[in-house]
Amino acid sequence: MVVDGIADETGDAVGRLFHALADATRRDILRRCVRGELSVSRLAAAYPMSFAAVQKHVTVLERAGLVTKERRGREQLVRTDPDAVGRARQALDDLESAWRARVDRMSGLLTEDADATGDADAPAPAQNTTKGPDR
Amino acid sequence: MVVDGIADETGDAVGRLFHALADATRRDILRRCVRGELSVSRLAAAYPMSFAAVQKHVTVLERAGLVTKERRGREQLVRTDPDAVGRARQALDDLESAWRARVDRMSGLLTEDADATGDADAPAPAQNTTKGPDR
DNA sequence: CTAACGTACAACCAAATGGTTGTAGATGGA
DNA sequence: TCCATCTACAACCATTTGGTTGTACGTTAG
Repeated sequence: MVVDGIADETGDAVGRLFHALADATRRDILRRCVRGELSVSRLAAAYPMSFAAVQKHVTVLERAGLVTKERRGREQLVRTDPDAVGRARQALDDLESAWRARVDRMSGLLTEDADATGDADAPAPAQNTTKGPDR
Repeated sequence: MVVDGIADETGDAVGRLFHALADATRRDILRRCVRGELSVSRLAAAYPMSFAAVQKHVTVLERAGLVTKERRGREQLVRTDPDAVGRARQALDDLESAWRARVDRMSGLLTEDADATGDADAPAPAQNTTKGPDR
């Protein structure tokens, strides 16, 4: 088993990424910090919740690799990591490319191996060729 | 416009989307279904958990708009909605474009006022309305 | 008709989340 | 120096989440 991601949640970076993005407050923090680095207390002042709560949100974002913290004096500046967005997009690309591969098989009129019974299949989705029916 | 989720607080489609994608089992279900529609019981047989648990995962995916269910006899076929991946990508694009906008401002040497009422899905904009970062 | 299958849903439980308060350690300014 | 600020973290609480079992209902095969 252990198809691809399942099983080990400890190292599930993709899971942490999407989990962090699933909260509206955290997405807003990202947008604020993308406009310029802000201290945690500065951020906290912008939300109707305690400093500690915002601090936890920042920690979640940090563990997901979406932001980095940098000390400046007694403040801690938070700033988003632009590459992180790219990492999230990559995870989506994996899903989409799988879909595209299926469409290719269909349009190619190839045999449709709809096994999918047990796990352990994953016949190496060979490079999808051409034809990006990209919505 | 329609920067992000805005409007429906409870609805928060983007939140549901990312939340659904944050679970490894659900991402795996997506990958399986993207290769061809499967009945729920067929899916359930592939995971070391109960049928009901898988059924719940499918419900989460469905409410996030990532899959659709279609009846065929006594079975319920699950199939991924390719457009959903595009919707998730769009949400990421919003974040990235914000970052890009900032870079543009920097390179353009424009004044850096953090007005931008485009706060979108922030939860109850506290008291801090508009600029004037008091305190 | 009857039995087996596939689904739906309710009730329940343990663990994780999102929030609170409180306490304590550094740092900078008067 | 003393004090205000900013941060970190622990303890606690309410709600959600992910999982279980059990029951009920429609559909198809014998």
